[in-house]
Amino acid sequence: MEGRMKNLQNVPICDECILKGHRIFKDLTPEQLDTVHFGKGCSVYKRGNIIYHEGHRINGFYCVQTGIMKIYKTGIDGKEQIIRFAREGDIIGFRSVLSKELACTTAKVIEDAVVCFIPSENLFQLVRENPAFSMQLMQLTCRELGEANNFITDIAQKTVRERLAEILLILMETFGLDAKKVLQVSLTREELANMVGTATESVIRLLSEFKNDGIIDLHGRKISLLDIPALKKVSNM
Amino acid sequence: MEGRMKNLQNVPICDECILKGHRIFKDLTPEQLDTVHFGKGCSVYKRGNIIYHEGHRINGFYCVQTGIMKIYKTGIDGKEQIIRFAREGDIIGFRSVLSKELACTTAKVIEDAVVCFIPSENLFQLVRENPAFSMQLMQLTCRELGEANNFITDIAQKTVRERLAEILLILMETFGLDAKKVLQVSLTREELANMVGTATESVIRLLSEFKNDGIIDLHGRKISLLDIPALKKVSNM
DNA sequence: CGCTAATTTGAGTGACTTCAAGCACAGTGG
DNA sequence: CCACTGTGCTTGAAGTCACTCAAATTAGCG
Repeated sequence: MEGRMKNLQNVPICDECILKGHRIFKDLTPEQLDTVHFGKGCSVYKRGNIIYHEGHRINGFYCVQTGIMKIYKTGIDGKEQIIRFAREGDIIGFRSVLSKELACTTAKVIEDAVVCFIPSENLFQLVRENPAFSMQLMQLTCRELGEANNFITDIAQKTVRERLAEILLILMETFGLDAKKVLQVSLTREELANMVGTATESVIRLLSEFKNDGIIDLHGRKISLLDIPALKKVSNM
Repeated sequence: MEGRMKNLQNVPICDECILKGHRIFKDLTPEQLDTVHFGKGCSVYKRGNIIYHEGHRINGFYCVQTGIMKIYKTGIDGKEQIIRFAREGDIIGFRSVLSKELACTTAKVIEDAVVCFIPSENLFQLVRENPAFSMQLMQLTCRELGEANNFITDIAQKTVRERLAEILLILMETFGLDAKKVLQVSLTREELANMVGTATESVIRLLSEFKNDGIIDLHGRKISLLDIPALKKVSNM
């Protein structure tokens, strides 16, 4: 009863979510949308909260309403490797659900978030009933796979300097800049390092260099991308 | 007419392929199997031949009957980054078909191969008609995505030495050993380097070291994995 | 044809350089 | 005050370059 109340209360927000959500849900019939609505549950997560844990079974996937989270794997000595970020409209955790494996990544909140949970059973039902939806989902995973392949090539062949420049550009793509060209996401130097696949100190030094070269500007965690063509050049794209 | 003859002629072989092929086709109805049979075309490729080319549009996917090919991306200065290998029973090229993007990798034959081509239209039709098939396909891509994530973490965090040891173990998983513990795939040092993401010379030096340590044995391109537990230890798994 | 000669390709070594990791420590600011 | 940022210094891993050697291909040519 309590649960139902909660769901009802959240429907208006999630309505938006489902409509925007990666256009993944755009091919659902009204009835199918209702099923998703009825089955889901929304939760609020604070910075630092973990949505799902590497190595655990997850029995559904998540649709991000608001907030930002990092999706990472834990490698040697517990060092995080950030695979990607998720933000408004992204869906996370579906890889493990579909492949019926344990979660191979952890999702941790970086900026306070509202996230919907949709049980596996509903996902499987949609796949069974709606080929257009399956197609959307496949396209999503295939695009992610393509990006993963790019990332592998970059990390294997580029220098740390090139990769850092590239990551800054990717973050720009994902989170955008404000009027003052400030990246609209706040990451620690360590988190940047865990994306680039390098040491925190290296990130700090290279960011300083970029700043000295007038390519970026730094104010704490606020990074302004002043000269994007120069960044592209450094990133060797 | 010529085409039909060719297909008929190849049906017996492909029958096998479709039955074995990653169990991807296991949920097809007899009629659907027939459609695939009728639409496909088989070709023989020699070592060095390219099956599809990075950046090109491909209008179908491939099912490997026999032979081995490397799937790679071209990075800085034309340096190859091998993403994975494909062998008997694997399907390749479907990522680009499903995501409707250009091919992001190249597939080049390492050992003479027989490969079937199945047009996109047939693939899309199967996705439309057969949810169980869609599910299989999704599971395949999701598993690949999981592996890609692992690879990213390894390449970002492990040393070249650790990665080389790991790659040898992965090659063992994929291609097996013979009675004399010889890896059943023949790669140049450069190809090994392009998997590990390092310089050819580094691979040569490290292989010598492994040999001196009694972990492996070398006879040209034949690599014997003498001490697998030791390899696992070096690979830091 | 058949049999060298010439060229290419891959494996391997050594010397040198450089990038980036690691450590220690000093600010700094929420 | 503790996590985060920043700096200097050192060391080591791995990349680069230059070269040799062996095997495999291809060309040349009587």
